[in-house]
Amino acid sequence: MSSHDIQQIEHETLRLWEHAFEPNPVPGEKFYLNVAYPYPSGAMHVGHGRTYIAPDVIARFQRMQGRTVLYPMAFHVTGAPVIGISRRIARNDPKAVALYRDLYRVPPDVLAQFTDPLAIVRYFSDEYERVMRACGISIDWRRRFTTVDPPYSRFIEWQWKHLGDEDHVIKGAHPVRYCPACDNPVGDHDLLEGEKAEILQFTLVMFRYHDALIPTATLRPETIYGVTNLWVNPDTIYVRTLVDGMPWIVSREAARKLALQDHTVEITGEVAGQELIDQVVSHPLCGEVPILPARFVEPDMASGIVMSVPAHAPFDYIALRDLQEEGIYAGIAPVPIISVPAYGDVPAKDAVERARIKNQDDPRMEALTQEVYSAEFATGRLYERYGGEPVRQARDTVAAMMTAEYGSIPMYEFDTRSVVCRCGGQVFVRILHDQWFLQYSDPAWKSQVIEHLDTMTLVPPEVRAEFERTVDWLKDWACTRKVGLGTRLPWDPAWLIEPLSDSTVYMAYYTIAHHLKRVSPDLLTPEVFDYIFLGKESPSLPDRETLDLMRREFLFWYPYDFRFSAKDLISNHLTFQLFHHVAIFPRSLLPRGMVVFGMGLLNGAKMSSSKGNVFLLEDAIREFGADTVRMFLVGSAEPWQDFDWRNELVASTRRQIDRFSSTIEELRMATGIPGDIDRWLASRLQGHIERMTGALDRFQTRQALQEAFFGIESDIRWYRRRLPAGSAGSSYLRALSSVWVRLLAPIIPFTCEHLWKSLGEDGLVSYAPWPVPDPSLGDAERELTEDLLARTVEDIESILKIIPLTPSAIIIYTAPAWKREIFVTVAAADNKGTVVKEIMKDTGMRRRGKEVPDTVRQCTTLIHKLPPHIISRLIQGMPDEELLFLNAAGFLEKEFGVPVTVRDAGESTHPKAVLALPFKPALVVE
RNA sequence: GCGAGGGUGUCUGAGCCUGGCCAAAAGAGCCGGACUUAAGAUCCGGUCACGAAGGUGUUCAUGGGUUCGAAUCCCAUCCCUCGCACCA
Repeated sequence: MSSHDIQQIEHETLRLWEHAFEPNPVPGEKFYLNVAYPYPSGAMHVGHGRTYIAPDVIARFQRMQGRTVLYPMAFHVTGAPVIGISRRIARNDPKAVALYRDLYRVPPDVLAQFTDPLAIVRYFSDEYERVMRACGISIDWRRRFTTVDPPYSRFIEWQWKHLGDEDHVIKGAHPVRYCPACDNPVGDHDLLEGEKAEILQFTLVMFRYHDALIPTATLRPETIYGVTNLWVNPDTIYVRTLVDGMPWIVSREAARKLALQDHTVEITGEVAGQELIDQVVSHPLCGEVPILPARFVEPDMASGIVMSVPAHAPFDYIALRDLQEEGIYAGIAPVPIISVPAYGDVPAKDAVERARIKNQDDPRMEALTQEVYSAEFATGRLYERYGGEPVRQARDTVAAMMTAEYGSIPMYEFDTRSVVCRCGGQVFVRILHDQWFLQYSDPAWKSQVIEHLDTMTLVPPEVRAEFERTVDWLKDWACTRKVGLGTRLPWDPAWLIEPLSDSTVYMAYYTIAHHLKRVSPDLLTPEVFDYIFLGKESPSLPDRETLDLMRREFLFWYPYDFRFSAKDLISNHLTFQLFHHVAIFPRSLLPRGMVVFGMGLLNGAKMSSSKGNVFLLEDAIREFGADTVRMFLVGSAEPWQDFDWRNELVASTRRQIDRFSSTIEELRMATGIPGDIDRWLASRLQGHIERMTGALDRFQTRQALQEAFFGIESDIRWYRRRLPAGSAGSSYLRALSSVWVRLLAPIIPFTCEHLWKSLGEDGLVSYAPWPVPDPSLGDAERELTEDLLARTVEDIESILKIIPLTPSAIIIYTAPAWKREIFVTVAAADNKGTVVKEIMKDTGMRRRGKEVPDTVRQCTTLIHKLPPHIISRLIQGMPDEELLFLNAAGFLEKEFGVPVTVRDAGESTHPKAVLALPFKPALVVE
């Protein structure tokens, strides 16, 4: 078929479908599936395509089975990304302009409007709808909305009122990555450098120095007992400050950081690191210790001053040793306080000496430090005189004690140096206040989710472990923001609800979205939604009739049956939505299942718009046709596997569809009288129907395609081979065509809609009844004998292939009756060891002597090689092989072009004839 | 580093749970043949090695182990993908 024909068919079909998939509640079964809605900030590529096409295949399959199917779509617009994009467009940022103008091909006049963030989402939402329609995705577009539409905001307010009323939202402080230049928290996407930086909580240990305090930052407060000295960098100028009114000495960088972490900081003077050297400081838990110089101390790390525990910190140990090798500070010795099984008394010394470290500049020091810390954390224990606790507990105990009694406070710092914002400025840790959190840490809430998760269908089943881990691992989630698009928090309108938190129960909103478009948003009070979703009465509800309509429609669709999403959302969105559902909806309305998708690759590399490695879905449709795109995307891998888009592979998919079309066109012309081989074809078809249906029930789109496309195709190939010369097949092929077109309709609906019409059928194939296997057409006996014939043909072919002579005749020797008896006995025997003895009890058998055990052995080998379903069938009764081959002699002669004779091996003296076994005749080629 | 999932022939990818149907489905690619003025499409055959009889040998990330028998079970190692939080 030419590209033009395909476009013509697609165009016509789309007109038929315009309003074909707009379901309303009707009696009977429903099926509600939905997909995580897209954030429309760019054009769709083929990776997005599969996310919506695979569910569409399921939607169409369910619809043909007679269910009322809802597949809705909306657009997620809340958050900050489009705001950033619009700014970059406004600034004429070359990268942004290139992406939108060249890759996404946004027309210049439209691009000019992109300085308005809403213009971006409007443009791409429309594009999404257009392209999704062009893919044949059977969405009910009446329900489309965006998450900044006023009715949706009313809905979110209702949702959050519940979350708030039920104490799932708490207020607190929260350390975040923060860019002072932008005056904003920064996420991973906003960073030039240090994406993986984690925020660590250090404990500041307050040492007294005359009338001032010197805070040292540590991750291991329990080592305070082993402190022998402090380290300062002699080349650094430290500052004297008033922190919350108290005089502190810290690095200049630290002063700046503390100011972002809830402290008032006033710099009052400077003090050179050199000046501090050899001064003495004190702490109640370790007494008086001196300050020593060390080059490894970084002023930009935490407070810029470090406490030294040479017995347990390799850095401290080696820095001290370096000094002592210069002959100074000889009086200071490591003070061990922790016992670690795999190390000596002084673990740091042990480790340094084992690794033969020369000095503190050795590059292996980082790794060594990690090693000692891990060992102590895992297996270390404080000495009895320091409490005797395991390190992992002592750490918290000591920190709490120092906080309560010795003025310690936390200080936050990154675990990696150099965290840089996209604006180029350095990023710091800042404590945000009055931040609202969803309390996912709540054990009661978690256990409700786990309990419900147990009842859900998860596809593929392997993801269950990951969901369970995620629920277990989730901590409180900062759910409000200052910037971006979104709905304001009802009880604290200074905050916006964060984008992952306003998209958790919108699947319920879809069920009434089209009705809400006719209602004034002002009427949508929490009471109204309480009535619609929870059936809760309250006085003075407006327009009761409309509310009842919506209540009925919601109850018709909910709970949803399946939610589809890529696997990267397991650890946030997919799990969040379970938390929110269990918090708000009664048990009977909780989600039933989820299907998790793999990722998309393009020519083996990850698809990424920013790297330009994308193939736009619309281009793919134009170049190959929508059905080809669909069939490739759902047929090259199962939905949960990653798939790789390669144009040359897609091109061959296109040929397969063409082949299917022309085969159907040929088949429907056949008018012959159905014969024996038609019974075989019909029987096989029932199996394909059953297996394809099963595959789609399990969301195995690839498996389904293999079964229905290639499975049926190869049957037809064999069928045609078996037809007498000149025959084009029987009128049964017409019935087969009807089944075949319907089976493939969910996957390649455009082609099938067209073929359905050319078969003369009425109505849309999209609503045609799904084929059901007809047991009366099943003929296992016929399939078995055909299988034997095909195996025999293969055997003959492989013989012909290796012998260099031109055959003049083929003789088939079928196994004699007594061998069939043995075969059945062996196949049915539970104990293969005693089977020979059993058989030899028969006097007739005994007379055959050595032939019998030989045959038993051959049969055993053969039985192992045959599929179990064949064996169990053969036990019930061996086919009449002689009759089979006699009937097929004409076919075999046509195939091989030589006379074929069939004989009973028992009546022949040919040396090969003794090889004959049941289901494996001896063959002689002359 | 931690958590989850994976590594199969030229490629995509079945099989692995429940060990003998496995030289390992199916598709793609490639090679050869038929058809055609030719190309494409289509059809037929081949595609680990060896073989003048339907077989034999070696293979399923690597190295061990269990078993009469391992792609499948156990242990170790290496490699890949996703997630690790305020971001859609």
